Amino acid sequence: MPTNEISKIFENFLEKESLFIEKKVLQASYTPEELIHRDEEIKQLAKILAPALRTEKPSNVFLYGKTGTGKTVTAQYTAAEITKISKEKNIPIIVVYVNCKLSRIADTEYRVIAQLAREFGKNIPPTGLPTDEVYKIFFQTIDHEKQLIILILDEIDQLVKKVGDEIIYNLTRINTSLKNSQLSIIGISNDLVFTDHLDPRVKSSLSEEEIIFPPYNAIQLQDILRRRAERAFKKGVINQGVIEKCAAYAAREHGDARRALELLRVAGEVAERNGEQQVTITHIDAAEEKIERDRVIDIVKTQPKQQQTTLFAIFSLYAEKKNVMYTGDVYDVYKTSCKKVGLQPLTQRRVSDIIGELDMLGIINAKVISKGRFGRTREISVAIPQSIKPKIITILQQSLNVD
DNA sequence: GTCAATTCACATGAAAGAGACCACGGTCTAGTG
DNA sequence: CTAGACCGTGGTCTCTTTCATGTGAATTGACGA
Repeated sequence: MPTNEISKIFENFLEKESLFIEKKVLQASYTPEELIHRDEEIKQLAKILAPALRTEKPSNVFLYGKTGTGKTVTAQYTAAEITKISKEKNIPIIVVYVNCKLSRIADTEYRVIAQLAREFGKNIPPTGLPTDEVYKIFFQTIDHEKQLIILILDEIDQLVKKVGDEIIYNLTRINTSLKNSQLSIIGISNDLVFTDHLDPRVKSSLSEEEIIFPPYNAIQLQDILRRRAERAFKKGVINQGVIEKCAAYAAREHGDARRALELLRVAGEVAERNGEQQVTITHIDAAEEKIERDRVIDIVKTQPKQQQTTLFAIFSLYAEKKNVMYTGDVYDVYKTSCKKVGLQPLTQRRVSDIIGELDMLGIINAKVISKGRFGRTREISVAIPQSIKPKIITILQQSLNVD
């Protein structure tokens, strides 16, 4: 591409007026200074945490609710308020927030504890130390002076699913061995039945109090979107009905506010890229498709070779007009694909797990069914929209070097 | 026709191994005064 | 004499294999009406 053409693109971009004032308001990481439609939950949580201000240990709390129902924001918001007051009154309260899922920072017992210790300024190597050594360091650090620690464990269900409930058990029991400080836990989970799999002892000590976050309804979502859109977009950019449609889309998916905001942001970006002055309803449809496409492509690209090969096998079978297939079929094709790719085939046991993982990622649907006399297996079908399939297949072929 | 036993084709669990990474402490080596 | 290179040990982490056990309903076959 000639240079002047590129510079033309940039120039054009600069000439076009941005539709946004402050795009970050719509981003997932943004914490608004004022929360709406979560008053009740904030009040509850505040009541539970209030004893901390008298340096009494607050109960451990458990926050439940589906994704995008404001659990994290509520916890962070309330925690911020309490630290503000504690600072004013000089009460030693420390709030630590750990997300157990985000980018593998803290998804093992060792890493969580190490992460916690790091929050208190200790330098813990990423590996190499025995786990109990890290525990010890953490213990000593927090017990160093008299203080009250509120530990927010976000996506705690992910953590427990991966490494078991031992950490939680250890953390809830930590108070008995601490002399100076005390530790309270706020657990956040979007899995509603998560505690059922928990050790009863852990369960009772962790969820001394529970707050359930109901999904937002369409009206509430509209309020939230409007509030944010006012700050994010320039005046008059948002067309009539756009907010409503965004809210309706998200409400359909269990009232996920995060998704609603993302939809609105991407719709804005799409409009901007097309050089249009207004965000209209059609942009939302485009945004929805783009989000889905980006998500799937990103997942497929970042999968390891084995997973990709498995996926490739599934798509190959699908191309043979088999809309549903079973684990055995996939494994057979997978083995021949491995030969083509030059990969050591894994055992069926492992491939079975991989199929389960791909199902979790939402690329395929895999349902365990029993075919009676003919055994039990997974019924597998492809779960991505027709429009992206060719693209995915090319990505797989490129990545695996086959045709 | 009814009902329990059988049977299939995997699912699901648990344990353990391989190989990568890392910290720590001890030993060796080369450079310095 | 000392800083840095180099080892061995012991630890974690991820991915995988091996072995074992579980499972839901179509099928089978005995049984009785």
